Amino acid sequence: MGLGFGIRIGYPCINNSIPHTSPSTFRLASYSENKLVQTVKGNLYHLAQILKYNVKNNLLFFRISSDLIPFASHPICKLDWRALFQSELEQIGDYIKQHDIRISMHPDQFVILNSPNDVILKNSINELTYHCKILDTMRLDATAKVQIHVGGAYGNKVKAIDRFVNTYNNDSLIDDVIKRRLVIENDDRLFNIMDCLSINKHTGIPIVFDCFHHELYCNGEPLKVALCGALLTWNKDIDGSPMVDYSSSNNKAGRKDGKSRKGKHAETINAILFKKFLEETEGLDFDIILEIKDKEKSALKGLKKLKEFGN
DNA sequence: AGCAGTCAAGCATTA
DNA sequence: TAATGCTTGACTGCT
Repeated sequence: MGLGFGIRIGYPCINNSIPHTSPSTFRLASYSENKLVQTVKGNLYHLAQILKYNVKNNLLFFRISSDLIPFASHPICKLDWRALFQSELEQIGDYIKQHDIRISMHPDQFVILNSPNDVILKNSINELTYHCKILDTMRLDATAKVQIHVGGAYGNKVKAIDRFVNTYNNDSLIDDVIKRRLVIENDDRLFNIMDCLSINKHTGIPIVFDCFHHELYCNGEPLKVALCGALLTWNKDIDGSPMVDYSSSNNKAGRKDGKSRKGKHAETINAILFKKFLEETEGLDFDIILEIKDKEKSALKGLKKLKEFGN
């Protein structure tokens, strides 16, 4: 149970070391089925390339971009992409399983399960269904997660939390396809780790602990206390090892506007802070996504630190 | 080729 | 009232 054995390190969505592998998309105005098919083909090919790079470099956690299939949940998309790309998705899934790669996806800010607006809720559920179907078609087990934030506060956090819980617990709204993968993450200004834990109590939903958000917004709980709270919400046999997002602040000095860039992610990993984080959390098991702008470069540095620390 | 405006979607904050 | 930031980047049309 020494540190460094269980921990997998990864990064989100983009690899800048391999040319042209950013997931590509296009404008709704220029939508055509042919364009979609060509784009998805390219995206799947590049995803496979990135995963190979990751395995070669021992980066065994990856967040797959929501742009893998552009407009998949938009009404304009009539393409049966599951059928069309089943074999490519299965092959990628096989590779993921073969190398024990941890996978997550992170739909963007438009997915809001506690919205009082039925249309927004419906669109959100469609978007979640799309994400889960990708992972299902890859035949990944329930350790592949789809992570979202709690949503909006709408001026009343207690009611907003209640609405999340009620929606989540309503089986006619959220089915098991989504439930087996959905996890929530503490955000940087509305719903902190205590709020997430309270939602967990009423839903059982696992919590991704975001260290950086916790630093920006919490009730003063020490890092380790908050982190342990989140870790306990994961059922290891089903959900796998808990997921943690790590970043630090972008404190580039001497910006013209003189503003603090507090909410921004760092350009590159601060090795000293990351080492401190590893020291503080020694003995705990989880997988880490490094949400840092230079992506795989920082992930490699982080991995190096982790290995030094384990020795 | 390079530039600037713009991009499906929501919410909260700031100017 | 409008712009900005969020995982922010990259598509697009214009020069």
